[in-house]
Amino acid sequence: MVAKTRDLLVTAAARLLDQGGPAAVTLRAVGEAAGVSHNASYKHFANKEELLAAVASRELARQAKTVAGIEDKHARAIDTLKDMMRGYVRWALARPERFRLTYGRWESGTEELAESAGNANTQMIALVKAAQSQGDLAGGDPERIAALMLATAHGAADRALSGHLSRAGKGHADPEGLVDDLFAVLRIAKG
Amino acid sequence: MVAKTRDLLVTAAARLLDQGGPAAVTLRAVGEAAGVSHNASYKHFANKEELLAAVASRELARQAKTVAGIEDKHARAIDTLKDMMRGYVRWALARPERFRLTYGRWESGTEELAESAGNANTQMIALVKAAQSQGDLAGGDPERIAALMLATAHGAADRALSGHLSRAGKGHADPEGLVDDLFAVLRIAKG
DNA sequence: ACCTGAACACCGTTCAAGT
DNA sequence: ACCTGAACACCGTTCAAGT
Repeated sequence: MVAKTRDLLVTAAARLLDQGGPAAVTLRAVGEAAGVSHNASYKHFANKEELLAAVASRELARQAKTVAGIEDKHARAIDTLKDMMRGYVRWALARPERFRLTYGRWESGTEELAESAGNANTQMIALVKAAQSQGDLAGGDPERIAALMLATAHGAADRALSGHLSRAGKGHADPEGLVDDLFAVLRIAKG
Repeated sequence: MVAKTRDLLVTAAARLLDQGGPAAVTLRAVGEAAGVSHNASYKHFANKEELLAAVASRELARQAKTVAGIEDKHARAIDTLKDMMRGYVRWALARPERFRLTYGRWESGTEELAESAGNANTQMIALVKAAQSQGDLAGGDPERIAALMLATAHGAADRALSGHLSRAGKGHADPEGLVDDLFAVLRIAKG
């Protein structure tokens, strides 16, 4: 009896989201997929948005766990950073609906999301500082450099997902390649 | 009698979107705001999404007109590019709902959007080439450099709009500043 | 060619009731 | 404490009918 109803609801919502986009995530469909009635969600969440916030929170928690494994793989902080940003892009392209949900519109239930995002940001800044002291990155405000990396990775992924933008050459400006380009420039810029 | 029903509907939809987000844009509300019945939209658009596509198309057309004015202001292409990217960010922050609509989910009615985006992309690439030949930008695939600029501007704006990301220092990593940072690095990287 | 009122199936949410 | 069936207001879409 490990799977409680609350978890079943979150899992069902995530699955429906992946398969059919936000339009497919109705409380009735979620209830049916979880084997409960169409309004059982209200015993666990204040409303639909809070159920979706739980889906996003779980996703960010998994992301954090994945990232934790990356840090041990590399000797130099710059390589960890690059790997993290590539992972960010790969995640967005592999799970577009969860990516868009996570960074979408939130009216409430955001505390947990904000905390996860804050932790990730703190970690990024520490890595930038380390890369700077290891001589792989130019000086300058570590928070701004971290934000620049995240902005590029996020924007590259989001623009790639908006198919109507990049009809041109495909492999020509793929999102992971753009992350590589940014890092190449940042390395050169160090001296 | 210049204002036809079709234009009234698009205008009403844009206004409702700005004021109350996507949830406020119901065909009934649009009809009422335009002074027609709740289903008059179906005489001008196949469905709700095509009405929204018309809103997005109009927005991109206005963007293109704004950009056209920028090009004459600067002697050097690099300054035009920077101004364009700053304008992109400012537009996203000033009209977040239209920005998110434009780069959101589209199932159909995308041809016009794709064309506008394609034109903008072509123009960007030409400017990158010009900046390179003027000695303000390093060599390398102009399409990739243009895509890097757009990705950074887009990501900086989108992450700023997701309020739950940047609880930390505010002016510390503002989106326009990140665009400046990218251009600073790209200038340095040329040598 | 453009518009309307009525109707349909569907959705989020509430509520009284059950265990 | 958790769940259900019925009901409410609302939504996108369709349709027959009007000019």
